[in-house]
Amino acid sequence: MISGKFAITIHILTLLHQFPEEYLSSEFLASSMNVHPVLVRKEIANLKKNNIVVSKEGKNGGSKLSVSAASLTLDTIFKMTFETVNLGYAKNTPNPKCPIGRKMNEKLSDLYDEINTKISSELSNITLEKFSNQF
Amino acid sequence: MISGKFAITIHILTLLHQFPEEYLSSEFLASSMNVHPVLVRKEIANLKKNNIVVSKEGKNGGSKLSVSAASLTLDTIFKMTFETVNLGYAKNTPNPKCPIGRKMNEKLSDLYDEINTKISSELSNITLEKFSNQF
DNA sequence: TATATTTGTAACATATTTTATTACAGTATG
DNA sequence: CATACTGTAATAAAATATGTTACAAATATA
Repeated sequence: MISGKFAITIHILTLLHQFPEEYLSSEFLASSMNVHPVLVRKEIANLKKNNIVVSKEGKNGGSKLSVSAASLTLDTIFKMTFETVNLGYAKNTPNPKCPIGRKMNEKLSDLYDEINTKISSELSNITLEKFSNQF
Repeated sequence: MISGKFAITIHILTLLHQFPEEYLSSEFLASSMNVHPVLVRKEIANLKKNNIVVSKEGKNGGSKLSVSAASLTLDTIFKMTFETVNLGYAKNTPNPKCPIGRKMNEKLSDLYDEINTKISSELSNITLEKFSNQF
């Protein structure tokens, strides 16, 4: 099971980019992706923490992009919504008495680090503008 | 939550490579990674289906590599243990009435396809032998 | 200023997925 | 023939993700 944070965040940003002049409500955004508005607000909280959107409370409130879509790359979103991508660990606690088990997580981590670097470099070539303009 | 299939399978293969002449039991393998032997047997079933290991039932039975560790790359394991790696979908059913929502999963899929290709090409440079010789 | 609407957030409930456990038939070894 | 394995299904438990409810605080606008 992979949390939909990345997808939800990309979806939010795409919508915000498509309606650049308006403050879009979490309910409107949620209805496009068919998830609960509270989930949307949680991801928006994360986007705000990273200074990517601004929100306005109260009536006619909502959220709006606060950076240019041409300068925001998907790599940033990737790093915001994943600790790291990994392909899993057998367990956090392999047997320390086994010389292989003892070092397995470390070696898997090294491997996953390489993969993350690749993904990041791939995503750093895709701006929100470019992604959004596919629609 | 990411299933540990990849990690468990790599762990199994590393142990099999370290003890190339022996049939290793699922209990021995499981004790190195501290998971349940039945989980190990399930991954071994997958490895057998892909003709990477052979097993012997009965007393003193267990599993053994049936391919050379130098010719097996981690890419093969990746493809065996993941449908695809993806960064998640907001939901399988975004709102079809929304022109953005309607096409989102398709565009995310395209993106994830690119990422998978990168990961595969990265992993195809790492043989089991190379990985295992780190220990 | 009162009302309606929206964010922000916490607390809890439900659903889904992963992992563990139990059970037992089948098979090879000695 | 007893023992020690695999193979596999069925079920239980644990972990995680998602949904829901609730409500305080903020703000537009009637």
